[in-house]
Formats: sequence, structure tokens, C-alpha cells
Amino acid sequence: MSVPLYQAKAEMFRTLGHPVRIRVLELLQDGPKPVRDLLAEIDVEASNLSQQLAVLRRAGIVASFRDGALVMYALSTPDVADLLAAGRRILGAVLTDRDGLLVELRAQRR
Amino acid sequence: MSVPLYQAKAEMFRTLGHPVRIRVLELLQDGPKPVRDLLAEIDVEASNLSQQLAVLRRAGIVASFRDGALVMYALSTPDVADLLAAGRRILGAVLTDRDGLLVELRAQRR
DNA sequence: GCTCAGCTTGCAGACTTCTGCAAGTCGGCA
DNA sequence: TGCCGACTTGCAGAAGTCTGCAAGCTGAGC
Repeated sequence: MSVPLYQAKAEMFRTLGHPVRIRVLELLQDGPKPVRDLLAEIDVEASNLSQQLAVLRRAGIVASFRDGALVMYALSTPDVADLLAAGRRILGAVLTDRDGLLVELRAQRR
Repeated sequence: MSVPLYQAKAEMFRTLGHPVRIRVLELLQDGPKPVRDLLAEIDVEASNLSQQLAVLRRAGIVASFRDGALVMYALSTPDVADLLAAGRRILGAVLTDRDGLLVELRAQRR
């Protein structure tokens, strides 16, 4: 294999590792949206958003097409929603663990 | 919220965005393992592996404990396995799409 | 107490990624 | 045809990540 599988996986996760890109994917979960709508919700420079969209496009995670005067973006596969959900679950588990530790630490008075 | 949720999510995904860290997590899916075993399977400098383990530890994705002379690492939550599985599914979807496009491109003779 | 295996930490140089500004492209419409 | 809104591209400086070498730490066993 020219690019080992685990490297491809790492690249995919890295692609998701940016606040703007996460926001975009979350917004696209409800269906295709034009760039202008994303821009209205995300509060970032247009050029920056465009760069981040390009990253997602290159990774094959979203697809774009033109609809009249607007450029629309959509998730390339609904599996992305699962990934985000799994991420949320882990975040939840990690944060409760952390709080648990916090409580433990307090209990030990240290 | 001091750290917006989507930023925390982005950080989590970024944490997974490294070949060595992905390998570690895959290996740990089968249960806790000492560093020396990971080192034997991953082919990377000990110091490098240690750095990557520290990244995962800081993110709360793995936990470490000592067992005799060895330092053991384990997934902090089994949810991590779900995330990896979801990642695999998307990668599969994206790659088939890409092949699909490839076929299309060939069909158009371009 | 010493020594050694098994890890971790501290760096620094090479390399990537991020961000905003300025400029460019592309349809749609008057 | 010319103009305008809607995006995208090209940079370049700032910031962050990665890697290996050398040094440090910490139990276990003698």
C-alpha cells in the first residue's frame, strides 16, 4: 500500500480538527447549504471559510455544486453525522471522567 | 462557555490526527498494553512514541498506570472504538466515491 | 546503595497550518 | 456589454506541530 491505511485515517481526523470545519459539518447535517448561509452563521472571513471548505472538499468529506448564483455545499456521505455523534460521546465521557478526577482530587484534599 | 463546544470537538479530532496516535489507539482496542509492546509494533523512536502518548493522555483519551516495571496504557473509554469504526466507514465511502468519480472520468475520456 | 531497563522531558530545526488582505473568476441580470 | 454579488485563489507572516538527540527520572532487583 503506498499510503498506509492508518495514515489515511489520521489525515481524515486531522481534516476534522478545526473549529470552523466542525461547524460547517454540523450545519450541513441538516442538508445542503449555500456558502452565504454558512458565512452568516460562522463569523469568519469569507476567504477563510472558503479555504476551510476547500480542505473538506479535497478530503472528499463534502461536495459542492452550483445552484443559480449560489455555490452549495453538502456532506458527501451521511456517515459523517455518525462520526460527529461518536465524537460528542467521547467528549462527554472524557469530561465526566475529568470531573470525576476533580472530585477525587478534592476529596483527597490536594 | 469559556471554550466553545465545537472548539473542544476540533481539538479532540486533531488529537487523533496523527498516524502513530491512530496506531496506538487501534492496538489498545484489544486491551491495555505496556509501552514496550507498542514500541515493538510501531517502529518509531521511543521518545517520539512517548510524546504521542502524552498527547493522548493530555486529551484524556488514554490513561496510563504502572504495573511492576512496566507502564501500561489503556483506552479511557470504549467509545473510542466506535469513533475509529465510524472513521473507517467514512474512509470507505469517500474512497469508493473517489473511485466512482475516477470511473466516470475515464468514461468521459478525460 | 547501585545499576539497569523502561520511560519521559527538554529542546531546536524542519515543516505545516492558519489567517486576513488583496486580487481574480464566474454567473446572472440590466 | 458591463456591473455586481458570490465565491475562490495567492500570498506571507505568525503560530503551531513533528522528530530525533541527549539528558533525566523512577522502580525493580541485586
